Amino acid sequence: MPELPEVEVVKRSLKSKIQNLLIKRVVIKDKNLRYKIIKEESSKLYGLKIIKIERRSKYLLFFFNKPIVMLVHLGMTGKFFFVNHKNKKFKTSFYYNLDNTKDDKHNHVIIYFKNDKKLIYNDVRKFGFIKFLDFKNHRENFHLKNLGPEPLTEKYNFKYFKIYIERRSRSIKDILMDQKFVSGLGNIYVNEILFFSKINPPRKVKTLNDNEINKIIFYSKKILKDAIKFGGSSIKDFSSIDGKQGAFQGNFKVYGKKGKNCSNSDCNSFIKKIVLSNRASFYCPNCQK
DNA sequence: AGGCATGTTACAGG
DNA sequence: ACCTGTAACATGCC
Repeated sequence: MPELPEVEVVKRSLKSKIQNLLIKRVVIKDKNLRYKIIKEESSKLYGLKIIKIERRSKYLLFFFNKPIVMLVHLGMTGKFFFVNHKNKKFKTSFYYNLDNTKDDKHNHVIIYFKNDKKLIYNDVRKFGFIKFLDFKNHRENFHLKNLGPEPLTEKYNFKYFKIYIERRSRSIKDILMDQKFVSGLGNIYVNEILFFSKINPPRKVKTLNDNEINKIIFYSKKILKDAIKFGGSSIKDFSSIDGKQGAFQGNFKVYGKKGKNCSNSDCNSFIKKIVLSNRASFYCPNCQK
């Protein structure tokens, strides 16, 4: 589920629910996520208050009233559920139907708060992780250290782009997916960005002209901002009647649209699917050159 | 049964 | 030391 817009929506939702709550205890039901969760480290959170939550790329950082940082990555299927004292479940991300109880077996970590509310980390495929870092040098952690600029900041601009691709031989799709170049984009949004920019995904970056570079930057920012506005994308749970899940998947032009008509009104082509660097790539052979 | 899935990274080779 | 491509991780769905 989670690329930058989804993680941003999760962050905002978490903020409104758990900021300033006091932690009573942490229960680890399955420590075998992508990295083993160390129980002694998680128990350092007892009695602490969550004072701030940040997003960097697709990572979430939780800060406390002690110099500890909880670093979370949702992987492919990680999500948070918030449960209040009346045992009512609330989604902190809007991506999955919580009434599906078979999901409960993938609840891996539960944070209990003083007022009997709790936060559940659930992850079907367990590609996500939770780590505890020292505040002092948490920015130097290898997950965070080599991340490229945030796409929604001024640092992701024409000059940066141009210099970075100078000596590279890779495809534009590959480069946009590379978190060292720009951090937070994933397969879905890169496909969409290249459609709007009218660029064929396997195009080598060296062949891009200035106008095309500017279009890619512009649409990167536009699509991410729009997706955040729509509450992110939910591609797994189309049938849910809950109106609160992310809605941006309704705006997809190419992702998952193999064989469908190109959405440009003056085009009669069909969307194609190819595999690039082990990932599905969707594009219109007529519009994307 | 086999292929595919929103992500990251260890590794091998240039 | 840097750049690039491939495979692997765990689980469920079509």
